[in-house]
Amino acid sequence: MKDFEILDAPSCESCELHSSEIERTRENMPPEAELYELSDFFKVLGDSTRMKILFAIDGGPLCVCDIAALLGMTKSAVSHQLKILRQNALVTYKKAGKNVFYELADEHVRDIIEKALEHIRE
Amino acid sequence: MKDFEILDAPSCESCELHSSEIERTRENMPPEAELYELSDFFKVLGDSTRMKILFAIDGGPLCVCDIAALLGMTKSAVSHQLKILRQNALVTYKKAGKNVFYELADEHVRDIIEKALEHIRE
DNA sequence: CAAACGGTTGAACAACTATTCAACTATAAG
DNA sequence: CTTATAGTTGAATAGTTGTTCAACCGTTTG
Repeated sequence: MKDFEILDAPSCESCELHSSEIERTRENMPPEAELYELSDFFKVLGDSTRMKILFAIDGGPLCVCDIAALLGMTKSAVSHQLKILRQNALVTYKKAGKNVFYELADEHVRDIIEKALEHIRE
Repeated sequence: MKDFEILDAPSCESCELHSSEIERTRENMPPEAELYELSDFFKVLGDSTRMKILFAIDGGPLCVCDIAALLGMTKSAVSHQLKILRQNALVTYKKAGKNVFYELADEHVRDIIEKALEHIRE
């Protein structure tokens, strides 16, 4: 993806920001790549099925079949979403015979969800 | 939206969860409506344009025109995203003559983004 | 008043995404 | 070995979403 670029009309005349100040403000922002990582991370949390899965396994590891039963969804649908959670390192899994048990990967994620819960409850 | 319902095949036999235990696990989860609020909140943060806007106005209020120039986007595209941020109470705005200045609405949001930044930087 | 500028809005289009379905792998049991 | 169960995967479909474009509103300036 291309970097930010100055438009032909850099800014409105009545506002305080002009080309040089825009440049300065831009430099105070996180690097482009990090902004994408950040929004991608939130995108994973921004789906109700995945959010339900995270809360379901919050009390302890569960196999795919039980998660599916808990959410009232097919194993396939759950497995697809578990894959996304896996790829983004939000869950880990252990195989046990025919079953695969998933659990939360990170205490960090619990914190973020908790803070967001406080926010929407305020 | 319908509540969770038990599937015909409630759970796998080899796993520890059965109908009654699934019920108990479900009761420990936040109410359905709150789960949707939560994922909707993260969905708003899960777009790179909106994330850029939030960081752009993190240093102080900016008008639409300057945000557009800063991000290298049209005013229209920025305005559409600002509307979503407004509707979800992540930004507030003040009119000043021809201009509309947007700023962060909530210290809470800054915290959540900060925590997520720590997470992805780990 | 008329023109210009800042901003918003709705429709249209393209890109993306979640669920379904069917096929498949692997482990366990008869 | 055969069958049944747990889980994964890829393709297809339907729903969602972000940007563009054009038209529009409100304020300011000539």
